[in-house]
Formats: sequence, C-alpha cells, structure tokens
Amino acid sequence: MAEEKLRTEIRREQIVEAAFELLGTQDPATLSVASVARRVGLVPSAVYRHFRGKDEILDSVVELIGRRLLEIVQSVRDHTSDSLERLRRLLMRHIRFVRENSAIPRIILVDAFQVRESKRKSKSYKVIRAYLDRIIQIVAEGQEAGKIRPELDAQTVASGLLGIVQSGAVMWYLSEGDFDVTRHAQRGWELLATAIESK
Amino acid sequence: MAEEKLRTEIRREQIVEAAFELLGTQDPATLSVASVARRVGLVPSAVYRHFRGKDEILDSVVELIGRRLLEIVQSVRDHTSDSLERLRRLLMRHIRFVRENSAIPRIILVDAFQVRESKRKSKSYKVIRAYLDRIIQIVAEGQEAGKIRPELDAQTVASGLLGIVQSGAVMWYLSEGDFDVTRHAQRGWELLATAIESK
DNA sequence: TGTACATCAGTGAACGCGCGTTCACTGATGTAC
DNA sequence: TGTACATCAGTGAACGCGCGTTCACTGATGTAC
Repeated sequence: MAEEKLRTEIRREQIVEAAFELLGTQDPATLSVASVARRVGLVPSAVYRHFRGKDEILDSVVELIGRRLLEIVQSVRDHTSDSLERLRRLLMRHIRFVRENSAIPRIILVDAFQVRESKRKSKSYKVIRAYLDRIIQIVAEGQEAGKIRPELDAQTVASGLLGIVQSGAVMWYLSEGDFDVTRHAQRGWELLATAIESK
Repeated sequence: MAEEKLRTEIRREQIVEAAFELLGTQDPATLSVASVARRVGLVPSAVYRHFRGKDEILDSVVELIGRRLLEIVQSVRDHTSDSLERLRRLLMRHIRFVRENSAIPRIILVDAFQVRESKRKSKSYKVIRAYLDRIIQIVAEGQEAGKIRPELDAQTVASGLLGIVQSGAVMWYLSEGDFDVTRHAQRGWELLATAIESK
C-alpha cells in the first residue's frame, strides 16, 4: 500500500495534516484511524509506528491549530497597520474558515463540550487563550493609538469578535450552509465597530 | 429493577428527561442508553419498549429543548416589559444554563458540528431559528418603542446576544470553569447595549 | 565498490471492548363477563 | 364481587458491529567494515 518507506518525522507530519483535513468534515469521535491511514496511503496498523494512538494524533492536531492561528495573526499584522482594519480582517479570515469547513472551529468547540477533563481540552484552552491574547493586544494597541475607545475592556472587545464568528459558525453548520454567514459577519462587524470606535 | 410498571407515555417523559439531564455533562456520542435506563430505574432493554432507539431519544430531547427555550422567552416577557431589560435577562438566563452545565448549549452545538445531515440536525436548526425569531421580535418591539436604534438589523442584534453566550460557553467549558463567564456576560452586555441603545 | 548486518517502516490477521439492539420469556395490570 | 383472559412493561442473555490496538513477520534502507 505505501508507495515507499518514509522517515517517522515525515509520516508524523503527514498523519497530523491528514487528520486535520478530515476534521474539516468530521468530529473527533467519528474520525477513524483507518480513514487517516488511508488518506496518507498507509494501512491502519502502520500509523502505530508513528503515534501511540488516536489521542496522540488529536493532541498533535490541536498543536497544529495553535500554530496556524498564530500564523494568521502574524499575517494580518504584516499586511495592515490600522487596528480596526486588523480586527476586521481577522474576522473575515475566520469566516472563511467556517465556510470552508475547516477543522479549527470544529475540533476546538467539540473539545470544549465533551466534559471529561483531558490533556487535549486544557491544551485547546491554552491555544485559544494564546490566540485571544493576540487579539487583545491588537485592541490595546488600537486604544493607545486613539482608534478605539480607551475605557473599554480589551478582552470584552476581543470576545465580541469571537462571538460573531461562533454564532455565525453554529448557524452555518446547523443550516447546512443555508445561513448567510458572510452577511452575518459584515453586519456584526458594523455593529461592533460603531460600539468600539473612538468618536 | 423497576419499582413498578408504568404507562409508556410516562416512561417516555422520564427517559427524555433523564437523557436531557445526563446531556448536561456528556455529549450525545458518549451518552449511553444504559446510563439513561439506569437513571430511570430500568434495565437497558426496557428502554426499547418506549423508543425505537437512541436516535429517537435524542430527537425527543431536541424537541424538549425547543419547548424549554420558548418557555424561557415567555417567562421573561411575563416579568418585564422593557425590551432592553428583556434582552439582558435572557442573556443572564442563558449564562446560568452555561454555568449549570445544561444540555441546551451542549446538544445544540455538538449537533451543529457533526456534519452528516440528519433529521436531528435540521430539527436543531428549526429550534434555534424559532428561538432567534422570538429574540428578533423583542428587538423589533424595542425599535418601535424607540428604545433601540431603528436603523439596526434586528437579526444582527439578536445574533450579537447569542454570540456573547456562545463565546462565554466555549471559554467556560474549555477552562473547566476557570473563566469568569458572568463577568464576560456583563461586560459583553454593556458593550452591546451602548451599541444598540437609542441615544 | 562490495558485502553483511542492524534498523525500522509497513503489513495483515486477529483480538477485545463497548455498546446499541434483539428476542423469547415473565408476570403484573386492567378489562370483559 | 369474583374469575378468566389479553395486554404489555420489564427482564436478562446474547448477538453483532465498528473500531482502536497488538503482534509476529517482512523486506527495504542505510550504515559499518
């Protein structure tokens, strides 16, 4: 089945990437080791040469998501300097993820709602916190620059942004794509922007 | 095991109620028919006298949630007349659900994120839409009464409210209760309120 | 440049566990006469 | 009020399926000499 033997570091990356992609349309519980293996071109048991088990794969996916989120923030920072514009772009970037059925909203949210505390759950929390902290930083910079009302709590503003994404994501997924998330995001942004802009 | 034989209508209610309670701390996938049966005081196979299977139980839970949500709106309407105050109370009611680990956010959100389209998923969508429509109605009434800025899209305002709940819920569950949802909701509300109030 | 050997990624069969579900049977409940 | 019978909720054993995981074995790759 495997076209060739590859070093374990390479296989690990391939397996995590494959799991990440499959999680775009499946939740962690229904994701099977077999489907991940198939996508990489391996037999299910071969996966165990590179990972201790399914849990370790999912842990690695969360780490991958963490890296991707920070890359996004960095990319947005690189392309814009205005804080409000940065927030708007981040929002739109997220909405694209939602529409493209990315694993990012899915695995984080499903992790959140399966209650047993687990390494992965606290790892997800750290990932989201780290991401939220970067957004908070953008807000704080906007306040210093006089673009955003200084008396607001930066964390609340950042949460507001994520709230728009999340409510949109839920409606989008539940409606099977019928709900207009893009419009939802645009209008949500307008509302948020008028609330936070320095007049 | 069963203390007595009870009519099937009664058992159905008991089983759905038990499942609803268990879903306060478990997601639909990990909820076992056996645990539901135990909670009612029945043997697992007895459940099949009253339901065709696990799916039918979960469907009924979604219907129960729909009824509960509408009851909440009604109760809030009965106790207050000011639109802004109604919205604020609804928000706080939701936050209490989140803190008490209610099944409502859990089952709806998990349903949203398991992709296969299913009767239950579209049923969940209808339930949320119906609920959202009631909130929209409250917003529209507030606009007519001159309390809420008339040029705003009522659906966006309603979504904003749900966004506060959802982002709070995710952080709360991920953090294992460490995140201060109540403060999150209060500050979120202040931000939203200043954005929508007629000046 | 060639040979021997060690390493280790990949394989397929099989195991084991959890869990939803089925089924033949029991016995309490309620109704008909 | 009493008796016979039908109904149906409840039971426990067992089935079957999916799926994660284990294990002995293979054979390609790379290194040492």
